[in-house]
Order: sequence, then C-alpha cells, then structure tokens
Amino acid sequence: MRILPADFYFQDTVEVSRQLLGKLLVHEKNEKQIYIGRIVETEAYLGNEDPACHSYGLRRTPRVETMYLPGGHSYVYFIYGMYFCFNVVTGDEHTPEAVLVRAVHPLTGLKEMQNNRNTSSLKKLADGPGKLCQAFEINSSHNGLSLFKPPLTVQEDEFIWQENDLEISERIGLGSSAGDSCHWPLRFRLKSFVSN
DNA sequence: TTGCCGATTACCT
DNA sequence: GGTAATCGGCAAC
Repeated sequence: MRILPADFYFQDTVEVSRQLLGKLLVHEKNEKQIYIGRIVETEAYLGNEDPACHSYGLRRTPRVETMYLPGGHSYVYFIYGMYFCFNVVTGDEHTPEAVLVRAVHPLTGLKEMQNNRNTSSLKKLADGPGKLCQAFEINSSHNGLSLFKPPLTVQEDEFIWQENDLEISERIGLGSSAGDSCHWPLRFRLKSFVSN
C-alpha cells in the first residue's frame, strides 16, 4: 500500500471522483485501532459553478473554509443534526471543489465498526456517507486534516476495477435549490460492490 | 437573534 | 414508500 501523492488531488475533480473508486480509506485512530475500507461510491462537487456545492459562487463561510485548502485535505461536515459526511478536497486554493465519499467496502476493523454502528450486518456497515463516518469514527475533529499522514490517509494497493463495473448516475439527496445540477452525472459507483 | 432547511438514516407500514 | 429524529449553518430580519 502507498499513500496517494498530492498530484492525484490536482486532477480534474470528476477525474478524482472516478479514480478514488477502488482506493483505500485508512483511519489509524491509534496504535491499536485501524480502520480500512475500499471506496466504492463517490460524488463530485464542483465549487464555484455547482449550485449543489457548499462553495457555490465562491461562497466563504466558516464551514466551507476547508474546501479552499489545497487538494489532499479532508472536508468533514455535520448534517441533519446527527451525521457526518467525509469529503476529499481537490484543486488549489482558488477551486473549492471536493469529492464526497459515499460508501466503502469494509476490510479492516470490522468488529469495531459493527460496534460503532450497533449492527452485525456487514453490508450495512458503511454503505452510506453518514454510516461510513460512524463506522470509521470520523467526525468534526478530522475536518481540514492532511491526507498524506496519519491518522487519515487515502492509499492504493494492487486492486483494479473493470470499466464495465463503473456506474455513473445523478447525485443523491439534493434539494430544489440545486436546480438543474441535480441531474448532472457526478455520482460514481462500482456495481459489483453495491446491491441497490 | 430567529427560523428554515439540509450532500441522511432507521424504522414503520 | 413515507416519515420522524435532531441541530448547526446560514440568510434574512
């Protein structure tokens, strides 16, 4: 396994979304506790020109400030009063774009994830953005962290996926304020890892 | 300072 | 398939 280099996050954000599929999300909470999962679903959020994005129109508020960090940082935000969502920041300080990691296939730390999620089901462990944060113990304390060093990193191994396993669709859960952008094809998933 | 709403999930029917 | 739970961000007042 090797940590993805900075170059990776300075590609086009849509390209980063696609290429994050199959990569490994690693949370080394401490020496005894490590969580690893393979990324199987992502969504791209395109900053300035994306009405569905928190940083639409280059808006700057305390919450979205971390999206203006250089690519390779984490953007974690709180939603619906009870869940966190984990994003990867892309581009430079002028392009506040990010990729939402929507689902991972759990590999390491399964027992603790089941405990965190209070379920014995392996499938439901991290098959949603709020769920994966709960399983991996990712919260607001991880907002703005560099992804090039522990505790939070994105790594790659030998795994590769086939082009015909890629499914591209519209993004999920966007409100009416997103307008036409809710139809943009910015959601990417590996079909062989998801059921619905 | 107030009030609405959300990049969700679990649970019920 | 529908809805409650639950609270911080943000825009308007």
